[in-house]
Amino acid sequence: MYSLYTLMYTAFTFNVNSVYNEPMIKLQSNMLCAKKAYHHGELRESLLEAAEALLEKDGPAGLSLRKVGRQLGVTPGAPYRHFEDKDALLAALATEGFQKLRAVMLADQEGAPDGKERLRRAGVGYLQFASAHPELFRLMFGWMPARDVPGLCEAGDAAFAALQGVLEGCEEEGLLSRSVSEAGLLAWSAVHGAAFLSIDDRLKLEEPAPDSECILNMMHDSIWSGIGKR
Amino acid sequence: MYSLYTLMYTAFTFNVNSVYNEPMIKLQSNMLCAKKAYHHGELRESLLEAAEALLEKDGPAGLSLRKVGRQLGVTPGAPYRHFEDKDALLAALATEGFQKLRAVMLADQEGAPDGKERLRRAGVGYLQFASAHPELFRLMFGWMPARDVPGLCEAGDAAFAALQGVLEGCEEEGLLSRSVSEAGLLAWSAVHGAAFLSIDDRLKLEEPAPDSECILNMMHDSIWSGIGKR
DNA sequence: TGTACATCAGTGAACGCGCGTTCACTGATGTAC
DNA sequence: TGTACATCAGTGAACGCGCGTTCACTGATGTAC
Repeated sequence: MYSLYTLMYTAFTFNVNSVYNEPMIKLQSNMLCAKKAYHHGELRESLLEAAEALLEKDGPAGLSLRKVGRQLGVTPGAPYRHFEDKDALLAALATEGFQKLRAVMLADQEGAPDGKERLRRAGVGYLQFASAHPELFRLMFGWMPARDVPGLCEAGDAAFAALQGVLEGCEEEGLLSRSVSEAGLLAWSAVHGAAFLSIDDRLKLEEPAPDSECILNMMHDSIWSGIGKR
Repeated sequence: MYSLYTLMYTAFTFNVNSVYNEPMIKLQSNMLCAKKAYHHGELRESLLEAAEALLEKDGPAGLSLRKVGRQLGVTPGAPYRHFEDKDALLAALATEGFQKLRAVMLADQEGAPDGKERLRRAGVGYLQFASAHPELFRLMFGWMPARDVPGLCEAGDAAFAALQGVLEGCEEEGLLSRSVSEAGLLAWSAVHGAAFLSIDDRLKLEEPAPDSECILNMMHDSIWSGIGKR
């Protein structure tokens, strides 16, 4: 005869292998008030998620491996099964951040009528990302890991390359009045600066504070006058 | 008869009151190998200086009141005579930073032929400040004190007001194609963004990396095409 | 000019805290037979 | 299908550390007389 415990585990295993790959373990333990599962199942992902949440809530000074573990109901040693040390977690966070930033810049490119509009959309994505994850954004751009981490730099470069790609498109359409690199310097600086000023709440524009798209729109024509043909 | 000790103190007092207000105490103790002075004399200023140096060397995570005290040869309690707590020191650092930033933007305005050139010079100052004090610059813009600190916000606003003033000058000269606030949004964002990207070393422009003035010059025409009349 | 004394700046020892990290361990998993 | 066993993920206790902050103290300063 199977013990209750074994049955639970069977159920759990079935669930994670099923089409819904949400971990059902919390539900199970709520339902049965049973002993908590020994294996978490998706600890690495959960650590990253919880770490980002904590980072956004308490800032970089308030983020500790122990707190993250505590939040997931896991002992202080557990994260070390998945990350060499704290820096490795932070680096993974930043790397994922750059990937998301790139994705969000490129998310809405389809169906834009021309390069100018594609540039605008990429900029809106950039600003939206920053205001959705302000502390992560600061980590990505401010923090330097002690040893270097494979993939981090590449992810950062890839995010910039997305912008670069949009501008190259503009150039091919004959829209630019300057070189791609000059245009990139202005466009990236302007959007990056606006992102920082906006998350620092230093842009005293209107009341209530305009959203990311609004802010970008306010700059877009000026940027375009700076780099596009008239 | 005076003791050697009293004589030293007399000498010291004389020196700090003289036209050179460099503290001579280190010199004195070197010369005589005498007992170290009990009163530091300028501890508040020294704490701020040492804190900034430490901040630039080790980043915000490496800055502790104890370290700063240690560096000045002073016990861990001493800083509390001058700052309520660590946050108060950081706030003072940031406030001074904003004052310096404002000063450096306005330092070179005399003798500029027109508004466009004044704007360029203010921008160069901004970038130079950021690259001379990258960690302080990050602190000024990224860090938020727990309780609010009189003077900090004002200092930040005053720095922005300096830029605003330059742009108002441009408008009076009839040089702007946009409102002062739109022009300010673009100009400040662009310069602020370039400052951050440059201290993060994300601007892969040339080898060796161009200096602040160079970077700003590369952007200035684009910015001006964006906000100035042609 | 010299003396007494209130004020103030720094001492030094102590506090409790949360942190990152290590390590011998144990419970669960999944594979070979 | 059932069993033995190697692998692996998490446990829990412990470590040493540096930190921010407090406090009773003392040495130096500068002022009133």
